Amino acid sequence: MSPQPRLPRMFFQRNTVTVARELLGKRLVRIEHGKRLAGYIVETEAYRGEEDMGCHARAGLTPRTRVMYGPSGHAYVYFTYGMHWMLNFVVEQEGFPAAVLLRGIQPCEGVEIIAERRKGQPSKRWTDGPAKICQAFNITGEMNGIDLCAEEAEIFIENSFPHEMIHAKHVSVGPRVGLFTVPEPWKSIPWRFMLDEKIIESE
DNA sequence: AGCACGATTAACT
DNA sequence: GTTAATCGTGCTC
Repeated sequence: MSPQPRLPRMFFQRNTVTVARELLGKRLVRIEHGKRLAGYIVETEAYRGEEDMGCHARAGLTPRTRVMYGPSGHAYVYFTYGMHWMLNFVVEQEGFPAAVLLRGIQPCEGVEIIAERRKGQPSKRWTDGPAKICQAFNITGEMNGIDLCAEEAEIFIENSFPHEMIHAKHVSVGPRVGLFTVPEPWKSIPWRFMLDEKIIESE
C-alpha cells in the first residue's frame, strides 16, 4: 500500500487505552537516510498516570519521565535491562503522564534492512518484542522526545486501513507483560492489545 | 555512595 | 523451563 496520511496530534491526545487499541493495524514508519522502513502495529500496551503502579510515572516527574508529562504525539524512548531500548508514544493531555508501549509489528517495507539487523533469527521473531523493534528500526535514546507529528519527523504513524476499522473479533486483550513486582489491580489490568495478524494485508 | 531491580532477549538444558 | 547479559534509574542510608 502506498504512503497514507500521518496520524495527527489529536489522535494521541486521548485516553491511553483507547489510543493503544486504535493503534493496532496502523503503520509505524521510520525514515533513515531518506529510505522508508515500516511495519503494521500488531501489539501495544497502555501505561497511564502516576496512579498506575506499572507505569514509570509512578515515580512522579523525574528526568526519565519528563517526556511523558509533555505534549502528546512525541516519542518516549527508554533504556532497560542494561541493553535494550523501548519505543513508546506519549498520549493524553499535556501534564498528565501516559504512554503507549509498542510491543509488536509486522514488517512491510525495508524488510531486507530489518532482516540484516535481526540476522540469525527467523522472520517471525524479527519484530515480535519491544526491544527487537528498536533494534530492527535503529531507534535509540537519541530519539527520546522527538515529535512524531512534525513535518520532518523520522518516526511517525500512518493510517493504513482508511476505510475500515479493526473489528473487535480480530483483537485480543490481556494483562501487560513483565510487571512481576507490580501490585494489583495494575498487574492484571487488561491493557495489552494484540491484533490477529492474519487480517494484515500483504503488499 | 551503595543497592536492588527492571514495560527484555537469546541461548541454553 | 532456566539463566546470563549489563547499566540507568530511583530509593535508602
